[in-house]
Amino acid sequence: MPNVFVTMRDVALASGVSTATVSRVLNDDARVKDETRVHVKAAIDKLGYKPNQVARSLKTRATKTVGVVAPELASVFFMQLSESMENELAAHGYSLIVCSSRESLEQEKKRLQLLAARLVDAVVIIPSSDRGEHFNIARGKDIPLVFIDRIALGVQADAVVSDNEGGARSATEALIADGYKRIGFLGGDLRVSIARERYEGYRKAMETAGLSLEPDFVRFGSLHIESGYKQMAEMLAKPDAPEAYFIVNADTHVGATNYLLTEGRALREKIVFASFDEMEYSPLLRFCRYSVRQPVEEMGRTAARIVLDRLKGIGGTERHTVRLATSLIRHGFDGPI
Amino acid sequence: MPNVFVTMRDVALASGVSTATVSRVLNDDARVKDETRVHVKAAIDKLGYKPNQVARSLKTRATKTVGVVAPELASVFFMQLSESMENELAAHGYSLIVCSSRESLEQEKKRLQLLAARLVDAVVIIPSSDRGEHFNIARGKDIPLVFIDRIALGVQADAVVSDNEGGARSATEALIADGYKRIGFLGGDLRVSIARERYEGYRKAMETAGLSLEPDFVRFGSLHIESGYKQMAEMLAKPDAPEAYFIVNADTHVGATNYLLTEGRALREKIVFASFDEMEYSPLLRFCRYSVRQPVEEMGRTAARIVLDRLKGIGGTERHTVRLATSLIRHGFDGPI
DNA sequence: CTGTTAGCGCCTTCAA
DNA sequence: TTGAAGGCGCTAACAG
Repeated sequence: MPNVFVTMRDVALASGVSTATVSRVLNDDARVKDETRVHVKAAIDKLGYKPNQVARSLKTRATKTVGVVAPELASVFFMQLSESMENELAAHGYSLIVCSSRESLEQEKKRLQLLAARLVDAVVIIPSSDRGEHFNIARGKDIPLVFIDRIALGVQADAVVSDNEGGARSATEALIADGYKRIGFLGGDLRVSIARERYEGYRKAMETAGLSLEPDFVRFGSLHIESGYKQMAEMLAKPDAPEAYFIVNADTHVGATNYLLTEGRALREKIVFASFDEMEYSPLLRFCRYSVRQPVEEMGRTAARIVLDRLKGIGGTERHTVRLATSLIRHGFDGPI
Repeated sequence: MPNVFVTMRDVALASGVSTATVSRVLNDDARVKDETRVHVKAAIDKLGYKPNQVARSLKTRATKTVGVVAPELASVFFMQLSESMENELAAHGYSLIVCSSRESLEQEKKRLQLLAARLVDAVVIIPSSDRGEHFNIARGKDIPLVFIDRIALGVQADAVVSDNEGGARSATEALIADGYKRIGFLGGDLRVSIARERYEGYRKAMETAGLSLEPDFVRFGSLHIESGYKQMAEMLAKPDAPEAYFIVNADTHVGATNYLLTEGRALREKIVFASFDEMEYSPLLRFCRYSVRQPVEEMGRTAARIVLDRLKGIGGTERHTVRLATSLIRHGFDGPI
């Protein structure tokens, strides 16, 4: 087990060299005689010495940490992202500091300041809204900033997002191809980029097919479970509600399904959903005929790589937005289950 | 926006005092004249100074960070824990460094060393197995260690877990009360504490009711989706499989459900599940009659508080295991849906 | 009440 | 190829 109290000085003493040499060995400096290198390494092993990252950071101004901020940690999507980023970054010695902004601009600001004070080397963020001016974290030091999933305005940054519009469009088109002409929309706050883009995809699919949007059956909520429940309830309270619906995300989908299984029973027989977000449980949800899979793992990996590149100075001064393709999954075991 | 390049020295210069005084103001040291305090604070604001956490940590040996290690980040349960810990800890200025052990003892060890090198103030961990000797992180410095969800052996530590046995027992009893006499068991690796305890609960409920365990229908897998699928498949391949099953966790539940909806159709008509883990989507799963809810939010909060207490030196030398009660949820809208 | 001084552990010129 | 010395930004005695 490493002993945090063993210092470079101890290693130097034990191997009869100076701390400078130990430091060189640690950092693979070429100009160290092989023989001394061996000695020093032996001492390091013997003492169980581990370099103190904090001291090193103070000197090098690099902490080998990446700050990650999300509106909510407790979301499947976010955690898959974290997992894949951690995979990629840990391999290069980076750690992840995760923060929740609780969907609040104020908290988001606070967290960013905290991360700045901790001298994180980079920040990856799912912005809580499309406001982004406060992401200019620190004057004087500009660390790489990468948006993931959602994009905010008012700041230069790289971004990794799904083809939200395309995904929503193809899901809607699939419903149309199945013969549905009236398709409702359970949506999210249009100030959030994903909600806006998915709405666009739905709208364009309908328009292209010559179908009209019915204001009563196009709604915008908050991307949460309760919102899905509420939107579904409100739609079905109207006479002559559509049978097919496009749903903006997984939580809304769960909420809507829940409404149908509890309150909306009488109406549910012919209902069909096409929803964004393919979850492990999506195929098990009763009304789910299509779901749009985002390449979550790839998104995380890509963001991590952009971070690593930027930290190596690769990528130039321009910012890039990587938009990854989604795929449409068709479910259905044996008709209504 | 804070500027990381503004240092204490700049503030001292600007307000005509020494850095020591600035430091005192920052740390709310009582013995500073009100007048100077005001001056210094003004300078701090004016310059947008933010203390450099790294430098501070080097001096104080406290990083205000807590390391969190889990076998897998991408799990609903873990992310709920993280959210609730972050809530509690961030309020006290602590940040979370999250690491994935990828269910590997080797990786777990590596991560712990990394965290030790980063001088985290405490570690909260979901151990990947019941092996825990390697948790004696660093000789010389023993930082608080808290197990959460699962407990490992071979090391002194506080722990926060659910009443796994009680939860499993009451779920099984509910099935028994519903009239089922033959109840199958879809389980996990018994080397993992939760799997072991839940099996105990099931076993005791059966035993107490005078019902016998049927070896063919008591299985142990890996707590993952594929494992649930496989276990269900294997059971239903036997003649005369039971109608009721206790399931060890959410993923296994999803896997088992998935099997029934795809391959096991012919057999599924009368199947009923009682499963550990109440998820947002649990009520939507077709065979789920009971689920056991863990107080996840409270678990996270409790772990965070233990950490905070330990860091304040509260709690004495004894280690405590907090075991929180679960609750049984009954689902069912209108019979088989 | 405030300033001076001396490190925390490491890296990095500059000399040798 | 190696060592000595200084300093990253902050805190904590110890004086005054």
